Order: sequence, then C-alpha cells, then structure tokens
Amino acid sequence: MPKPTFFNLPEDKRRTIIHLAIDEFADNSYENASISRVVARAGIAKGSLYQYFADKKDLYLYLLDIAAQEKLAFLQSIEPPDPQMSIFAYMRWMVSANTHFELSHPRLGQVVYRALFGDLPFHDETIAQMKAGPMEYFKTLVQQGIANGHIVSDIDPEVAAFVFNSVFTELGKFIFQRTGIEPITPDDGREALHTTIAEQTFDHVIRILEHGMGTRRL
Amino acid sequence: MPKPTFFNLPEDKRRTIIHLAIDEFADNSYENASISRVVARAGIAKGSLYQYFADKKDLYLYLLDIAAQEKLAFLQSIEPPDPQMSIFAYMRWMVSANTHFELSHPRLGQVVYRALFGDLPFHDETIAQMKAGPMEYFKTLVQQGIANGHIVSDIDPEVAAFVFNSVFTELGKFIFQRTGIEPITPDDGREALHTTIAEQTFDHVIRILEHGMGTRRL
DNA sequence: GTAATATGTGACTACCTAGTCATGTGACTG
DNA sequence: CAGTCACATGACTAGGTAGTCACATATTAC
Repeated sequence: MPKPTFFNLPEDKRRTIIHLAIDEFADNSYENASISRVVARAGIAKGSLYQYFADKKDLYLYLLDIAAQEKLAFLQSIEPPDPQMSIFAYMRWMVSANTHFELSHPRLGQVVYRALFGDLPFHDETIAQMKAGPMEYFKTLVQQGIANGHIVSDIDPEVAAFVFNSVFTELGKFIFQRTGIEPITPDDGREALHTTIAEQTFDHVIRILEHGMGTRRL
Repeated sequence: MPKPTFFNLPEDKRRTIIHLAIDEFADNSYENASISRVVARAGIAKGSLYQYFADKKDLYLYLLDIAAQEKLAFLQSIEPPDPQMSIFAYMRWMVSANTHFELSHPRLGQVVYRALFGDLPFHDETIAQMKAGPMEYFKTLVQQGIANGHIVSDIDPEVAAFVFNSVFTELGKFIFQRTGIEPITPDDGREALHTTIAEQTFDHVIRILEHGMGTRRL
C-alpha cells in the first residue's frame, strides 16, 4: 500500500504517476519494468517516488489492487445475470463481461495478464489466489452444472474447468486482435461493430463448449 | 548459429554448455537470463562463450533450433497416424504426441513456451512463425474437417482454431501438474500410470471439443 | 624446435538497476 | 519573525548486465 504521502498529492499528479506506472508494467515484465523510467517520464525525482511507495513491489501490488477495484466497479456497473439461467448462458455472460472489461482497460488488463503468466521474484498470497481462483471457480460451476443436469454427468469437472479456463483466458486477446481495435474510445461509431463481432465470438465459443464441433452424435 | 569454434569442442563440453544454457533460459525470461551465470556454472570464461556464439541472441536462437530438431526427431520416432482417421482422432494423436514430447523434454519445452509467450527484445521471423503457425495449421485442419463432414458446417474455422490452440497450448502444463511428475525417467514404473492419466485426459478433452459438455441436443 | 594458428581467459568498459539520504524548498503555525 | 513539518531532490551506493580485447596457453604444421 502507498504511504500516506501519496494520497496527499494533488489528484492529477497521482493519476499521472499511476498511469505511467501502469504503462511501464504493461510493457515490461516485473523485473524489467524500470522505476527510473517511470520517474523520468513523470518528471519527478526518484526519491519522491520512494516517499510515496515503500519499494517497487509496493507500487506494483498497488497497481494490481487498482485493477481489482476497477474490475469490481465495472462488473457492478453492468446488468447482473439471471440467476436461473443455464450454466452455459452464465458462462457466456461472464466471459462477455470479462472481455469487455479487458477491452476497455487494456493496459491494466495487460498488467494483470503479466501477473498471472509472467515471473515474479517474490511470492505473494494474493497473486497466488489470482492464479488458482478461476480454476477453482470453474470447477465449482461445472459441478453445479452437472447437478442441475445442464452438463452431462460423465464430464470430469477438473478437465472441464481446465478447458473453460484455457479458452476464456486467451479469449480477450483473441477478440482484441480479431477486431483490431485500440483501447475503446466511448462514443466511437466503430465500437458497436466491434462489440457485435465480440458478441458473435462469445456465442460461437460457448456453442462449441456446449455442443461440440463434431457431426457424429454420441 | 554458433561459430565453427563451438563445433570443434569436445562433445561433453558442448553438451554441458547447452544443458546449462537451456536451464538458464528455462528459468528466466530472455532478458533476465544471464550469460554471466551460464559461464560461471559451466566453469568457463566469459570470453570463451563469446568465441562460440556471436552474442546472447545467437545462443538463444540456437537453443530454439535444438528444440525444433529434438521435436522433429521425437515425432519421427513414433507411429505416424492413420491418414484416413477423423479430424478428432488426428487431433488426439497430435496433442498426445506433443504432450509426450513436452513431458520428456520439460526444460526445452519451457524455453519454447517462454519464446511464445514471453517478451523478446528483438524481432525474429522464425519466432513470429512459431507463434502464428499453429493457429494457421488448426484453421486448415478445421476447414478440412468441415469439407470431410467431420465438423459441422456452421463452425467458424478461425474461432474453432482459437479454441483448439488455447486448449492444446496449456494442456501440457495441465497434465504436468495433474500427474505431478518430474521429467520422465524411462523404465520408471510410474511412467505407465502417468501415461494412462495423460491418455485419459486427452480422450476427455477431445470428447469435449467434439461433442461438447451440454445435455441439450441441438 | 620453431612458427603459426586456434582456443582460453578475466579484467575491463559502458550501461543499467533499486533504493538511500543529506540537503533544499516552501508552506503553514505560533 | 522563527520554527516546524511535509514534501522534493538527485548524487550516490552496491549490485547487476552484455560484450570486448590484450594477453596466455595449447595444439598443430613444418
């Protein structure tokens, strides 16, 4: 967590620093991200940044904290799904929401992506949970789906969770390159188009996971 | 490519250097991998290594080259699949072969994994193809599957290729942690067990992709 | 045995990093 | 006005890196 000094700063200065730090940690792995570069771009002295944050790790974990907050705020801003819907409809809602978050917060999304798949020179329990959480969650969902009769009973929940996790993890990047958009600028006419392509892709992926691609019936 | 000097070296010295380099690039990202560490562990002078390789990139690309050769040799050493088999049987064969390669060459596999998903400070056409190749290949397979009637015709080959690619890319690591094995030591009694778990997982994943998980029929 | 060639060496250069700290600045207080 | 306190500063430390090069040693050729 930042030191109190940081929160006493004028808001635009705080925002500038955080923005530049996000860019730095989005463009580089944790170890390669350079505090020197951040302070140079921010036009502040190195010592100043170390009056805001204890060390590099402190700044970094704060960025991940911001990402979590932003994601929560985003999910709360959109329609919650019908709790009665099928597991696949729910999955569709979830992956759509998640991807829209990534499309509207691409830099922050990249920092999180690196946290999940890159190397970190320290062990942090919060990050460990970020990594393991989704798999556990998918597994639970699959078990519920089996109990509700939406998923065939001879599916192994762990393997199914793995499939969901693999596909959904990469889906944001796939849609990103498929629509070829830069960060979403709201009120941009293209957004609707891209959203449509994105929504069609969600439908398609869910359809594959629900019904498969094969022509032979079981 | 290494300089001629490297190939004049006694084989065990060459093997030691390559082995240690693979370990270094498996444990660290390209930028964080340290030539100084490799030469220290190998017990040779830094200048010596620079008489074998032009620079860090040269050594690194040679490791990827070795990985490609090893993989080719591995694939040629196992039964080729029946060319008449269905696309899903072929996929199953492919992912099984690929995963067995990864299980038997875990360090080399890790270097390749990093090449695909990590950051490299240079652009290399060979690596670009390593990244884009599989997606293109899966897309072609799906198109053939549609033509042969094994895949339903309203599947988008690009989305299907994305699903295959996502799942298969991560499958090696999933099986790795599921079986909890260290590098395969041949003639180890446990190998058969792990192989069985692995084969069951392949079946399961392919079944999901072919027939889906849902109970509702289309 | 001597000369030529090939290989080995590690101190060195130039450059980067995270983090520190004595000093400076400016604003607010009594 | 003096004193206090919060914040700003950048030179500095200690450590790491890739790559170089003048020199040493070993091997081969004659």
